[in-house]
Amino acid sequence: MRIGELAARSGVSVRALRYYEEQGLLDAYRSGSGQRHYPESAADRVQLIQMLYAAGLSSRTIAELLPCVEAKVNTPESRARLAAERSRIDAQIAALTRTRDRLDAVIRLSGSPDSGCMWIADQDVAAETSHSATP
Amino acid sequence: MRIGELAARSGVSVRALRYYEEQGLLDAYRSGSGQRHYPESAADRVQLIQMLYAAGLSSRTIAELLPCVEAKVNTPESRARLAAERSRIDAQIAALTRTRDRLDAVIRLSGSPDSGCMWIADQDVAAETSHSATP
DNA sequence: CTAAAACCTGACGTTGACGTCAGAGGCAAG
DNA sequence: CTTGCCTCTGACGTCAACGTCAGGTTTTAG
Repeated sequence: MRIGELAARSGVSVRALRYYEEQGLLDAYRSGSGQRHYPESAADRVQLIQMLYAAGLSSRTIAELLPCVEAKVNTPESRARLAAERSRIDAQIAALTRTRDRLDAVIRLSGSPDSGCMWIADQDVAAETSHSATP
Repeated sequence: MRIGELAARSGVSVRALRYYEEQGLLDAYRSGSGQRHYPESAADRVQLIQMLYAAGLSSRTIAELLPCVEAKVNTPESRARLAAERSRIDAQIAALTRTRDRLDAVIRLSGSPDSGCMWIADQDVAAETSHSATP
């Protein structure tokens, strides 16, 4: 398929796809006239790239992790890299969970009569939140 | 306390604090000579701002939520706003959890003998991940 | 009192992931 | 063949959250 269709299928812009190629995240076969052609699998690849972007990884980091797909690089370094990014994401989830719980506490007090919507200290959050999990 | 000490305590730069003030996120008493002075509570405030930044909120959004602190704005709009951001964060946590699980699957296969480190399809991830929670 | 350290405003620089525009070429339909 | 849409490269624009520098005032240590 050509770039427009891939863009439509994967929900990203044509410009973004060219940018991904420029960053070494996505390669395309070129027809004689220079037009890009992608296999079906490219859509999945783009989804994965989007996931990693959404997880806060830079294109450089993604480029360092993705070779794991094409080549059979399974070195100690690549595994360490994967583990490092995994734990980064884990920490990010934990931080987001704390933030969400804090917002929850505010929302709960916002519903109560006179509170006037005050921000809550951490111990209050801990006391009020026994339902959503922070492992 | 003055801006340098607040920066040291809260772990952000002096420039960032001035930027927060510029964005209406943080106010300071000015001494006659124009220097900023902050109460102790400012450190907590800065921590909160950092939390919300880390959760992907823009300074404009934070500025719209923070008045909830000072004034007693507890309108339906403010509560809707809080709820909206809360669910945004929730969705973000869910997406990050999926990404983490996918990385986990890759890491697990990366440890097995010949696999050559392949990326995994979603059903494989679902099949392999019965331990980490995705509520 | 003086020098160093901290603070002020104002303004320009940086970075990443694209958006957008210009100008030129390619491709299927009528 | 030509019309209309798609694609190409190349280059400049954008936006947010600061970094950094300049040039001047204030506070503090000795």
